[in-house]
Amino acid sequence: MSDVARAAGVSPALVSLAFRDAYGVSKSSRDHILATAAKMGYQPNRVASRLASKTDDTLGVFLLDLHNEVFADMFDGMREAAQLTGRELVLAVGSVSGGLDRPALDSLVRARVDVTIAAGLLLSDSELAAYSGRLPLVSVARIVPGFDAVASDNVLGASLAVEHLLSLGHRHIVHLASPPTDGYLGRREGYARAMKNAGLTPHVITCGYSRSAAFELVGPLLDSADRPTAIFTHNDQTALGVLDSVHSRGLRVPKDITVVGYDNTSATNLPGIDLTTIDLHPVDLGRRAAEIAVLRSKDPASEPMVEVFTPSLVVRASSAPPQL
Amino acid sequence: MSDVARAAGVSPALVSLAFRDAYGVSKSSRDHILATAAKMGYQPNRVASRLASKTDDTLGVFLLDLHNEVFADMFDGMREAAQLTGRELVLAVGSVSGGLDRPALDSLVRARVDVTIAAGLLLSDSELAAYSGRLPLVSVARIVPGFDAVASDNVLGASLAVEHLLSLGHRHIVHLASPPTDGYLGRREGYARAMKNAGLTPHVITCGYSRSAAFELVGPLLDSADRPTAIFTHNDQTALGVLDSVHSRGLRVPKDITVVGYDNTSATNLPGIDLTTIDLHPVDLGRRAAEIAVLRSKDPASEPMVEVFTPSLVVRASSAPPQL
DNA sequence: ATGAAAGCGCTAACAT
DNA sequence: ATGTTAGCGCTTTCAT
Repeated sequence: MSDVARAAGVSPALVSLAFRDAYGVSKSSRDHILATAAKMGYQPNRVASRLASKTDDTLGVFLLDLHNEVFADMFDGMREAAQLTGRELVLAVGSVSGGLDRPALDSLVRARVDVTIAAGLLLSDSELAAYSGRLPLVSVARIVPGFDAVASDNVLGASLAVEHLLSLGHRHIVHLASPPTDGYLGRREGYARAMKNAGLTPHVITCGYSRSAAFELVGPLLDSADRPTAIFTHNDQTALGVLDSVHSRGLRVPKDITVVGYDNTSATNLPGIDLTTIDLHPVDLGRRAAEIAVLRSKDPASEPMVEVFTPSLVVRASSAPPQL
Repeated sequence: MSDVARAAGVSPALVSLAFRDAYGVSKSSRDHILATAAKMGYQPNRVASRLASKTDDTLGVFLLDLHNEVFADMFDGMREAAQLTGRELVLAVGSVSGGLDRPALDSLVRARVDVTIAAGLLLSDSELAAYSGRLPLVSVARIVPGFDAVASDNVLGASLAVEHLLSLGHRHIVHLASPPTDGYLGRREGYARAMKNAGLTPHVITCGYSRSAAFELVGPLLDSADRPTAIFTHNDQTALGVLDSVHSRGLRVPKDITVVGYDNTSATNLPGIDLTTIDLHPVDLGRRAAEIAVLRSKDPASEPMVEVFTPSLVVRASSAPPQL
């Protein structure tokens, strides 16, 4: 920066001001400074600038899993909103196998982002509480006590799915639920509630997040004497794993069994897949989370904001009345 | 840090040394320092540490597109290698619509990463040359003159695909090629070469990177009188778009037309999709790129290293002999 | 509108 | 093995 200042014949401080087009720099000198800087190929050192300035324009982002497109959708929304307010995004990536939340979050703490938007946190509420104060969090698609959140009504989403199946005439509906992590119990609960309302007994099987986990887990269920007529899974990945398992047995969807997923990722509308699923509007969630993150960075002390979005049912060919 | 030093009754410098477990800190005092730091919930400020230290342990990563799983695979490899050497990764994400390469790369320059691993760069060779000196680059899946690269033999990969189709008896094979960007001409060339070797006339159509782009573009081709018997696309996304288009016309794969993709992303082995494709071993590419990035950071001046991996053909049900 | 000087929280010699 | 002292490249009062 001082090189630029020297070349432009001004003080370093003025170069700094010019680059942030702060109030109080004459247009002529600003143009001159920017021109010489461009000529020299100068890019300001963000590391130094972030150290020197109290106010920080960097938002942290945690994404659980790059292999699940729903996180890419959320990221698109975050980026859109961040761009509008000129914020930079610093990314940290976790893993569905777990164990990476803490390292990822810690790396964001060390990077001194002033607030981070987290999608797909796997830590428990109490483990997360330890970050309170040190790392303002805006949780996406999960409510975490004490933090901001932009969530989706999972109880409703699951009810939508189950009611769709009931209306089709299904009675024996199994739910492949996510691991019972804090904040991810809504789909499980919505399923159970809708089943009970219909006078049916819930049948929940806990399953990991990956396609392969569902593939293996669901095999015995498909081979059993009283195979369910429908399976409702906690995400699309596991629904695809169910499809794998169904087809590997020579069975067909929806003729032999109905499958319903959750997330409306792009693989669900592939020809021949046509998976009925729930759309939680991930781009909107991400966008709103970034907006809230910006508000939070300006006002660290106010009460946590929690917004809940309404998911929608997307009916496709993978769901049909049970064969009698 | 000085708070921790005071609490532990030592100097700030010793705390610094303890945290980097540098040579020359007694075990007892290091344990004591780490313990008090943990008690206080202290995380070192990476921003300050990176400013103060000349040597940098941060690697930049550019990924073109979070919606294409091949980049997630590459990232897995990078992370694995980075972890082994204790490097932190700073991510910047581009977009298949283009125009985001430069902002993303510039953000990495401002973040002062000492070398960045870039997968899916869309800028031209000459535009990239402008970063020479300012941003050491390790290009993944593309060779960029003057920079390190871990590439895949695209000419071979495309030849593999075409020869597979020829051996099946196809003569009328259309190639949906990527935009003719520097560094991404290999698949196009491998296709053309294999066709000419077989005495056939290449038929190349340039197509964007997305599924929807292929869906729209390929419609007229499918409706035309001399519909090809096989379509070979430059990536899986566009192959899926072709499937969309084929099915929307009531045609079937491979009965009415054979489709072959490129990348072996996970959607290709979905039941009913079963796309024949080329695997470029993205995890290995990413891992090796990160290893080279580490070498480069230790030795900025040596000649660029270029390594080329060999792709493999994955045959599935989407390719079959043409119906006569 | 512009410049001078102090300092952000660390690391890196150099002492001891 | 541990402490002292300068910076790293910016931003930010405070002057002018």
